[in-house]
Amino acid sequence: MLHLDYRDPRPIYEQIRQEFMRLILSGAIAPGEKLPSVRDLAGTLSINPNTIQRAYRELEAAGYLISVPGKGSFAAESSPLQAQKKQELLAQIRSLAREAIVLGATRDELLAQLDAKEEEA
Amino acid sequence: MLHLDYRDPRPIYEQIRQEFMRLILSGAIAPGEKLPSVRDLAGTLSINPNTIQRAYRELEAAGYLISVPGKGSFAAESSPLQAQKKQELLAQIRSLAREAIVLGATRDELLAQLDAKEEEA
Amino acid sequence: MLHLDYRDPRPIYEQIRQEFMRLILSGAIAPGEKLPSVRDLAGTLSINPNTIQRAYRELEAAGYLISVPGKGSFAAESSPLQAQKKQELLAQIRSLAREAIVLGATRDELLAQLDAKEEEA
Amino acid sequence: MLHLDYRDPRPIYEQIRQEFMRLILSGAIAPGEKLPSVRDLAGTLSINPNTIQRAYRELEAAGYLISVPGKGSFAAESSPLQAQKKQELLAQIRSLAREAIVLGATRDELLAQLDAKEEEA
DNA sequence: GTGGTCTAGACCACG
DNA sequence: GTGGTCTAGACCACA
Repeated sequence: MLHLDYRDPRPIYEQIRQEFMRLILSGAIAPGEKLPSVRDLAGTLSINPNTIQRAYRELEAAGYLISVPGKGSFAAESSPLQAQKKQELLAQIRSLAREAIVLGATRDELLAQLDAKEEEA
Repeated sequence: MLHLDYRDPRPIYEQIRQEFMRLILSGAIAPGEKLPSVRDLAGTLSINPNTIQRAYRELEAAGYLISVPGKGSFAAESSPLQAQKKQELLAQIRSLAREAIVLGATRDELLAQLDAKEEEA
Repeated sequence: MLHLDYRDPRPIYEQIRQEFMRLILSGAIAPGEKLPSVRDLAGTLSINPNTIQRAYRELEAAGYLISVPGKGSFAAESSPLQAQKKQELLAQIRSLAREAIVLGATRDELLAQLDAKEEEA
Repeated sequence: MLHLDYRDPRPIYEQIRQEFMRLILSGAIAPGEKLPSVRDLAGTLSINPNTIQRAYRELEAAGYLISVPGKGSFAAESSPLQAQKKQELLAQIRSLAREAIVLGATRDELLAQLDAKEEEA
């Protein structure tokens, strides 16, 4: 179900976090749906429960899921739609880019951030 | 030149550090300008050289000045606050861009944000 | 009563789950009202009882219904969304209150926030 | 310097986080000042470096400090003043309390959150 | 040296 | 069983 890439420069917990964020925002995981337990998912992916825990903790801090001790973790009710969230992110990038330009950032420096995904591994 | 207040709860080295930070950020001390030597300043202020040393050490760690052994200490070339802030902004942009890409944003969409200057709110 | 779409990428159990969630939240299914039995609904919709079972299981985990072995499944007494949301708010208040206390807020200051109703913006 | 209480129901990392937050907001730790390294502090407090790391990570996420790999952790430039931050928190509490009341929370329930500091240990 | 990630495994409180 | 905290210790990249 979840796909991990150990050659990916992103930490494991980050890959998991983004994957779940995508699944929840896209609706593939419905609001209120139970997510795999920390231990189960750790077993399935053959990684340490702490790593799952960290991904879940950050998802909870960001409002994407709710963890209930003793019961499990559930996708949050009414998370923003994927398209909405994407537009939000783009708007924030636009705003930050303007600020950076004021502080002397060049267009090349800005472009470098966009490409800094796989090349700088 | 430097104003110390012994009733101030902040330690002396901290007052010195903040004072120099303020002077450098405001431009009162120009980029590259030589700062008073540790011993000179200690004599002028009638305090222990170690106190000055600590203030200088933290200023260097934070990038406000550069110490050259045998030559002295110099205000950093570009205002570190500005440079630091710019780097922070770039890092945030990088992070947000990655998130947006996970949510399906194209490179073109991202580029559009960088070019959006003043035309649109 | 329930509308299933086999072209929908969401699994059937998920469609059922969301449909019931919607019905319960909207009040179309009243608190305490009996839901169709797993076997009845499976027959009506011509699908596998396990599929219904899973939808009901997740609805119960999320607090939308209560299954009483031998009697059936019933919509939860109070809208779980409302109750859940209220609990979330209380938890946030608790957390913020602790932070405020760390920063020196007095109990009286906190109490003042609770009593501030509509008088002040 | 930092004081830990193992009878305190708050997790260790939380005590550390709040303590540093208080020190930074009060100005006791000045903007830009270097904080003790993860390993040093762990040694001093006789706890695991991971626990310090978590506290620092959350402080960085909240904007109170900046961690620079290879260099150290530094208090953020220009953090909000303690009084400002406290007022912010109080305003948020007021806002959340109103919402909770709309959802049926009683005054007693709200009060319980304020007292839920030491008594429910 | 620094911060950061990850593993392995223990323990707790809650249901 | 669940999530959550903490320890001990390894490894990495960076400077």
